[in-house]
Amino acid sequence: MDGGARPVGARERRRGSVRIGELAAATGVSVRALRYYEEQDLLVANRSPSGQRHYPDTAVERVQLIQQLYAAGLASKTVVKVLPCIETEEVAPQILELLRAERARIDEQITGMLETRDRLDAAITAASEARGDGRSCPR
Amino acid sequence: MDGGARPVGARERRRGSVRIGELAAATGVSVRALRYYEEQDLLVANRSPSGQRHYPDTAVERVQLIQQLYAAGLASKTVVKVLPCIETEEVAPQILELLRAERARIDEQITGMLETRDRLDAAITAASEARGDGRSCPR
DNA sequence: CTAAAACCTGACGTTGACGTCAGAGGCAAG
DNA sequence: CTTGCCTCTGACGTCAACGTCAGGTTTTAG
Repeated sequence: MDGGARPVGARERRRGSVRIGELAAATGVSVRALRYYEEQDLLVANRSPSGQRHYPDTAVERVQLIQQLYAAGLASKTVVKVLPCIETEEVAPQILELLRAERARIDEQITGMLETRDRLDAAITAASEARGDGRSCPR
Repeated sequence: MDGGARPVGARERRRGSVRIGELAAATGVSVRALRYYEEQDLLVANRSPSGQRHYPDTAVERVQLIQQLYAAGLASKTVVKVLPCIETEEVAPQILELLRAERARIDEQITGMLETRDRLDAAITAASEARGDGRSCPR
């Protein structure tokens, strides 16, 4: 891991001066991941004269959005394209098609996962009943 | 690719004698994937004296189930454990916990994807309206 | 019988999203 | 000024689920 407790000093947080470690702690993603996002042009940082990254406060939301899109199965190349659209709500026409395609893909995936969940439920229920293991009174 | 058209001859299919190429064609997965499943102990095959794999007809369903579980984000090590339970509906107690854990994970993932879908919808709707591009009359 | 198609076993290559390590600065506290 | 944590840039490692290629055997169509 990279961040545990954060003895950040006292009167930090000058608005727009979040360093990479703090951002990592705030979002729950690793420092490495944040640098990776920058490589992928998903996240930009202001650089101090010495080269250190400083993020605006909005970066927290942005990182969380990136995670959400990743979790939905979008590739980083896709995320790069759709990110600005989602944040600004201004969508270029070519991107619109991409959005629709991804939406459709997500929808299919949800459908599949609902089916899978039901199959797992069936097995779980069968097992519970076979064991007289009613799930509402485990005690 | 491995299978395109399948000039399989005429009086094949002696019940329980499906070869790997046919199974691939029937399930839509690649021959390589089927061999991989065997490596992972997800799929067993009878071997002819010369070493060729012959699958029972039930293999089709099994492969589809494997795919479904993969699509839901289960790892192959997990699939190995839960597969027999789902097929036979007989669940060992340790596996039961695993099933519940995976079910919960899937549930969370579905929730997340629903949120993501809504965000995409918002962007899509905003874009469509901005362009006067009602989705019901594209012409 | 012969040629084509399908199958076999290794074994190395691929892709994405990071993990991890090395070596070299930077920055607030005592 | 020194100590100790944080940060920097490479750059190689990882893991899963296959893809792909090589070299050889088997089955099938004609």
